[in-house]
Amino acid sequence: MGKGQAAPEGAHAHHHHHHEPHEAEQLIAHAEQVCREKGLQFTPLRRRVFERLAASAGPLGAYDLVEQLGRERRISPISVYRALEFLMEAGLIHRIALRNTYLPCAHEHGAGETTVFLVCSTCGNVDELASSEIARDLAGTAAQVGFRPVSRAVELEGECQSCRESE
Amino acid sequence: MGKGQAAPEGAHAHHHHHHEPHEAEQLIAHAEQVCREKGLQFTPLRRRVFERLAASAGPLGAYDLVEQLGRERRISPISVYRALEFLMEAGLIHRIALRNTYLPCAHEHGAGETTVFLVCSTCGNVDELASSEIARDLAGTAAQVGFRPVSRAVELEGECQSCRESE
DNA sequence: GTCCCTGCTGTTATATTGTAACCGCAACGG
DNA sequence: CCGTTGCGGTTACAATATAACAGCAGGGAC
Repeated sequence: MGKGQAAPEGAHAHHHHHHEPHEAEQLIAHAEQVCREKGLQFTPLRRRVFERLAASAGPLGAYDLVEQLGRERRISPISVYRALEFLMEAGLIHRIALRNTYLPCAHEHGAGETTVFLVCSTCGNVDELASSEIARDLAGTAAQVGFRPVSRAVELEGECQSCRESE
Repeated sequence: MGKGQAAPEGAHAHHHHHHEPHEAEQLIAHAEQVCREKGLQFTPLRRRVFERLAASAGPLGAYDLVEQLGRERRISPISVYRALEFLMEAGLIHRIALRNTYLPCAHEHGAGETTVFLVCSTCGNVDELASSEIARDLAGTAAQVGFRPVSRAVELEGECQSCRESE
């Protein structure tokens, strides 16, 4: 199918387009460091998956990665999914549940913050913001009924500013 | 696969288990009324899909519905998906993005409220709460970057009270 | 060294979830 | 009668995700 950015290059105003080579390198360096610190193995496969995500202008589906990595040598879906699972557990990438896509994590995630994803229906870009108010309110909401949250998916679908401006 | 409630019957404490016949009837009556008011067609197929969701103790996957409705006469997935789409647009059911499942809407949805879904990893039940604080915070978060939200998915995964109490 | 265990990845096959395209039919208004 | 519209049936298929098993490299116990 190809979910990788239908977005036209050119009209970018935001910090969260991880496609310039420099940003990608930073992300990768950061991932390396995180793995070193946590004693996790940033293997070649995992690195290649992460690199592709870091280099992409937007979130990618698992099969986008299968295709992109398969240019050189065939890689099976399951391998990609295993790498994605590892990267998610390491806190290096996120999954967008609304789209079944993945993207590199753009923030350090403070304990008291909830990440909010803004998914543009037009250009496909995803913006990632952190909010402690929402974290607090969600915790309160869960507490009302004795629910103990383990993970969160807070995703808004709509139209981003640049798409709105160019109607 | 069968996502319909692995939960043991018996240990229920909450208002959001739509399985007692009475609650199911209420939901259906409400759905009928909504459709009448909005001039939408609550056809037999749509009704049967909705009835199954209303009668279920927890959210159901599309193929659960295919199977359940197919007992009498074979129904194709696409038909079920069409009915689900209709019901979602009518605001009668919700989709849980984390699980690819569907459940009847348990609230009237005020304009200034965001619905929060609490998905129990253990029993599979989903609790649905509304929060105006979260609605406000999400609107503020989106406004920060000029994003215009159209739809929202706010889902917490974790352990519900009754599962936690029975470890 | 040899043995075993663990973690990572490959291979094959399959399950699960979701759509496309096309058709017939009933209802409704002209 | 006739066209249009909305609904749902049928067939086929696309897209997403996982199961089960095998090999292999590295490290520690002995």
